[in-house]
Amino acid sequence: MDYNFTEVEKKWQQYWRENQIYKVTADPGKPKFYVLDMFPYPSGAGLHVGHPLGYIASDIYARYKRLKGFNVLHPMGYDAFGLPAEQYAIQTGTHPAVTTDKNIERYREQLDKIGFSFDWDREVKTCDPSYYKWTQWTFVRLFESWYNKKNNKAEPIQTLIHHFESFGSNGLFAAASAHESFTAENWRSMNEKSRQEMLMHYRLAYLADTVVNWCPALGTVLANDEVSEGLSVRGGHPVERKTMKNWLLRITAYADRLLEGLDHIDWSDSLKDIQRNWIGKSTGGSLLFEVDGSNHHIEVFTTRPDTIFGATFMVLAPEHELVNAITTVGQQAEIDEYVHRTKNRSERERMAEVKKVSGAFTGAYALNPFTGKKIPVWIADYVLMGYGTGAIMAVPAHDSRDFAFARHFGLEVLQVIQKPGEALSHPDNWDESYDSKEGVAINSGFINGLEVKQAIQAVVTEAEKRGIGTARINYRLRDANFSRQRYWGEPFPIYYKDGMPYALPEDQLPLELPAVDAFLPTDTGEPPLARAINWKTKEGYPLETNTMPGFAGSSGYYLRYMDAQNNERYFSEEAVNYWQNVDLYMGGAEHATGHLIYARFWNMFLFDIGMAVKSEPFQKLINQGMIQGRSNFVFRVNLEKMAEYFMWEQLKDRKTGVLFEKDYRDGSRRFDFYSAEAKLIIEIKGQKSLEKLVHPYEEYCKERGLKLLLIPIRDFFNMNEIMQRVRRVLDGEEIPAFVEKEPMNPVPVYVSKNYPGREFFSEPIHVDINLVHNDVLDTEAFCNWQPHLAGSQFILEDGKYICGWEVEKMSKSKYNVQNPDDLIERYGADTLRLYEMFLGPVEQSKPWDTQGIEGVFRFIRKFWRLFHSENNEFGLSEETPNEKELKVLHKTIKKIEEDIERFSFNTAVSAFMICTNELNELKCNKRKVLEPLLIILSPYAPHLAEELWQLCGHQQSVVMQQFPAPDTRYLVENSFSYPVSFNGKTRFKIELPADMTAADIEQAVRNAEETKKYTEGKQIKKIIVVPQRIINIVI
RNA sequence: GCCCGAGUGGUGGAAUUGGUAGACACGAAGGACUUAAAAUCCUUUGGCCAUUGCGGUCGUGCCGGUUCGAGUCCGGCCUCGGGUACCA
Repeated sequence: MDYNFTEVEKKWQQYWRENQIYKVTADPGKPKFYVLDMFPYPSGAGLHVGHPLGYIASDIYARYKRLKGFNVLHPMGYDAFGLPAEQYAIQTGTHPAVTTDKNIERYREQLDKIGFSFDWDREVKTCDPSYYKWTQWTFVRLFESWYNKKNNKAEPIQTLIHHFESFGSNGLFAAASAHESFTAENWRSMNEKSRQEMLMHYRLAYLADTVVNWCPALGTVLANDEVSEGLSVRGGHPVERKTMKNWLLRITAYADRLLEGLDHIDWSDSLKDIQRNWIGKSTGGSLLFEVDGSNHHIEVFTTRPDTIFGATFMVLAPEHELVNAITTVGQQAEIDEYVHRTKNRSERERMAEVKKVSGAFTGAYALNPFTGKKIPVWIADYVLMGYGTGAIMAVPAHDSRDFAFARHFGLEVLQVIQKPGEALSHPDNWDESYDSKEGVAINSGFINGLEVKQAIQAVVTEAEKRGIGTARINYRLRDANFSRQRYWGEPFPIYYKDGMPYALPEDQLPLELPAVDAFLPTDTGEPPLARAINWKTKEGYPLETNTMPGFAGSSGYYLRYMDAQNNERYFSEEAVNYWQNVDLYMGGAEHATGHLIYARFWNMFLFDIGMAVKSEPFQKLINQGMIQGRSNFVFRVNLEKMAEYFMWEQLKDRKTGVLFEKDYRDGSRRFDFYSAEAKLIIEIKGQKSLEKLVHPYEEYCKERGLKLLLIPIRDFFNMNEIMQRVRRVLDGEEIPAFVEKEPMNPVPVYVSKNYPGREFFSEPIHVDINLVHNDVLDTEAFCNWQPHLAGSQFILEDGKYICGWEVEKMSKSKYNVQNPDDLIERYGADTLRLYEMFLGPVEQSKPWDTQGIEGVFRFIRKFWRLFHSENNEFGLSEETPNEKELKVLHKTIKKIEEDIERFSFNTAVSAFMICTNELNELKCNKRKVLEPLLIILSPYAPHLAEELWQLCGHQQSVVMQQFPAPDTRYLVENSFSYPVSFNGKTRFKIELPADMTAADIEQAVRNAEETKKYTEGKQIKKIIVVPQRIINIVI
C-alpha cells in the first residue's frame, strides 16, 4: 500500500477536532463570508451519496474562501422535528427525541468521515429548547405585529390599537382579513373579547377558521407545499378539505416584497420563476354587482375588466357566504344538493373531475353595473373560494372554462373582443372560446374600438368614478397554515383566556414540549398535547395544543448560527452586524415553494423589527442536482421460453429444409412448432408435464396422421442431440416421440445482458449494486446473497455475466442505495469528495454510478507518488523549477481559481489530473512547484494535502495558508498554432509567432504550402484572422 | 394546458465571449512488467470509407435561418426532466 488513506484521514480528522481548526469568531479585521448548507432532517436511513454532494461543493468553496483570506462561517445542524420520528414513536412507543438523537449521532459520524470544515461549536438542533425558544419568540413577535402597508413594514400591534382608538378602522391601510369597518367609538365600546377578535384580523400570526388540507392518515393538517396532487408529499396519503381553527402566518402581506426581492438576489432563473408562479401576482380590478331585488352585492375579481360587457352570467364558489342569502325558494333544493355534494368530495376526487362541468342555478340574477342587464347567478366548484373574492363574472366568449360551462348549461355567449382583420362568426358555431389577449373591444358600449390595454384602463377608471369597482392586485399565494395536530414540534407559546389566545411573556420561554402517555390524538380528537398533564399556565389558563410545522424551525436557523450559544438573545447585534446574511446557500430546488419562501418571509419580518440587517437571507443560492440511483438488473430465465426460442432459431427460415410455423393453432389447441410439409409437431415442455400429456398428444397425432416429437426442457443443454432427432424424423425414420429421463431439479438460471434472444425469454430483476462491479456480476456473491439463489446457474457472455441497468430513484427496495461509508472504506474520503465533484456540474441531476471512481482514486495515488520515490520514500528536490514546470503550476493555479469562482468543480478536478499527468511526464518533484499545488488542492482533498504538507516539513496546517496567485509571466506563449480553415472547415495548422499582426498572419497563410493544396487554384475571396484564435479562408 | 430547463462518443462529461467538437475520466481492445494476481506503464478508441503512409467524409435531438465561421444566436418541431394547474 503506497498511500494509506485510512490512517491518514483518521489522523487529520482527529487533529482538526483537537486543535479546533475550523472554529471561527467574528473578526472585524477580516472580511466575512458565510457559506451555508440546507441542514438535513436526520432520518433513520443515514446519509446516502446524494446528500453530501452539496456539502462537499460548499465545503470546497468555504475552504477556498478561507485560503483567500476570508473569515468563513460554515456551520451545520439538524432540522430535527419531523414526521418520521413521530410515526416511529406511534408504532413503537420510542420517544421521538430518542430516535432523533440516535439518528443525529449517526449523521455526525458520517459527516465527520468526509472531512468537512464545519464549526461544530455552532451546531443547532431545532428540537432543542434552547433553540426553539427563539422560534417561539419570533412567533410571539409575529402575533404582536400587524402589517402597515403605508410604511410597507410590520409594526407593533400597539400602534394599531392607537389608531383604532383615534380613528377606528378608517384611514388604515393594512394587510388584514375581511371584516366590517368600524369607528373609534365602536372600538371604545367594544369589550375585551371583541377587541381581541378585531385585532386577530390584523395580526401577522393569527387564528382563523380555514379550509385546510386535512390528512386523516397522518392525523394532521398540511401546508399547500406539503400536498401534491391531492396526496401528502410525505407518505402519499389522501388529503381532504376540512374547515378548522388554525394558526396562520400572514405571509400574503409580504407577497409584493417577496416578489420584488427576487430581483436582487443571485438565484437561478428557474428557481425565481417557481417562486414567482407560486406567489402568482395578477393585476386587474374588482367590480361590484348588485343582486336584483335584494340589498346584496357580489364583488368579483377579474384580470380583464374590459370584457365586462361580455359577462353573461356569474358564478360563485359553493362555499360563498351569499349563496344561501340569494338562492330562491324554488332553487333551494338543487343548490343544497350541489353544495352538499361538493363539500363531501375529497381533494383527489375534485381534481380527477376537473374536466367534468357541474354547477347549479341559484335562481337569483345580478345586474351588470354598466349595462344594467340581468344575468343569472350560478354556483360551481370551478370557482374557488380561496382565490380573489370567490366569485367571478363569467365571460364565456373569451374564457375556456366559462365557455365550457355556458355550453353545458345553454347560457348566452357574447363576443366582445375582436382581432383586427378577422371576420366575425357567430359564437353559436364556435368549438372553443376566442383568444382575447390582443384585439379591440366590440359590443361594449363606451369602450368600443379600444385596444385591450386601454379598454382595461378605461373600465377601471369609469368603475372607480361610479364607485362600483377599483383596480386591484391579487395573489395566488395564501397565508401559511402554521398549526399541526402533532406532538413532535414546537409548542405554541399561547394560552387561552375567555376563548381568546394570548402570548406567554418572554420570560416564560421556552415553553417546553410536555411528556405525554401516547403520541396519538385524544379520544375526542384533540392533538397529542392535550394528553399532557397540567398543560396550562401558572394561572391555570389552558395552553395551545397544536404544535408548529416543520418549516418553523428551519426559517431562521441561519441567523442563530451567527451566535448559536447566546442565552440572552436570538443572536447578538454584534454578530448579525458582522455576519449579515448568507453569501452562498447550497441546497435542493425541492424547497423552492416551502422553506425558501418561508425563510425569506421570516427574515423580512425580523428585518422589519430590526433584528436582521438584510432583507434577503440568502444572497446567492446554488441548487445541487439530485443524485438518482443507478439500478442493476439480472435476467432471470424462463426455461420453457428459452428452449422454445432456441428451438425456433434452429427451425425458422427453412433452416431444416422444411417450413415450420411457430405457435400453430388448431381450435383450442396450440402447438409450439408445426410443419405442414413434414406433417410434424414439436412440443417443448417440462419433463413432468410431458409425462402427463404424452398420451393425449399421441392420440391427436395418430388421428391426423401426424408425427410427433416431445422434447423436455432439460434436453436443451444439448442442442445437437435434439437437432439430430429432428433430422431423423424429417428423413422419415420412426423414432419414439418421447424418451423418459430423470426429472431435473429446477435451479434459477440467469442470462447475461447481451446474450442473443435474452429479451424473449428472461425478465429483469433488481440486484444489489454492491454485487456488481462495472456492470459485471460477482456470480459467487450473488449465489450467497439470498438463500433461494444458492446454486444459481449463469449463461455468460465472454466468460462474464453482464448486468442491465437503469436510472431510478435511490431506494432500498431497488437495492441501489450507495452510502458514503462503504466508499470511504474502499477509497477514502478524499476520493469520495473528488469523485462527487468529478461526476459533473453540481447543479445538474445525475445518476450515481461508481464506474469512474477508480480514475479519481488513481489520481490520488499518482499525486502522492509525485512526492515519493518508487520505494514510497518521501523526497523533494530543492532545485529551481524550469519554465515548463512553472508554466504547468501557474496554468493550474489560474484554472483552479477560475473554476471555483464559477462553481465548476468538475473541471477543476480535471485540471488537477492534467497537472499531475504533466508533472509526472516532466518527472518534476521540485518543492517550489509541488508546495503551492498542495495549497490549491487542499479544499478538494484536505486529508491528503495536510499529510503531504506536514511531510514537506511544515508545522502549521495547510488550512491556514494563502491561496497562491498565478504568475501570468509564465503563461505567455511566444507562438500559437493557428488552425486554418477553409469556409469554416479546419484543414491544417500553422505555427506562427504569438505577437504577429493580423496582416502578417494573412500573408504568411497565403504563402503557406498547404494553402495552395486546398484552394486548388480557386480564388481566395477573403481571409479572416482572429489573432490567437483562428484563421478562416473564404474561397 | 401553461411556465422553465436539458438533449454532445459505449458511459460521466469538456468546449468560460460565435472561433481547432469530444478535454479529463471510465469502459473496451491490444501490449509491457510479473511464476501468478494486484498495482503500474505504453498504444488504440465518435461513425463510415481508405489504411502501407497520406488522407477523405459525415457528425453536438430534427428541419430551416443568420454568419467568413453555429454545440453556442434566431424561428419551427420532437423527446426527456422539473414546476404548476379550474388562480378568473
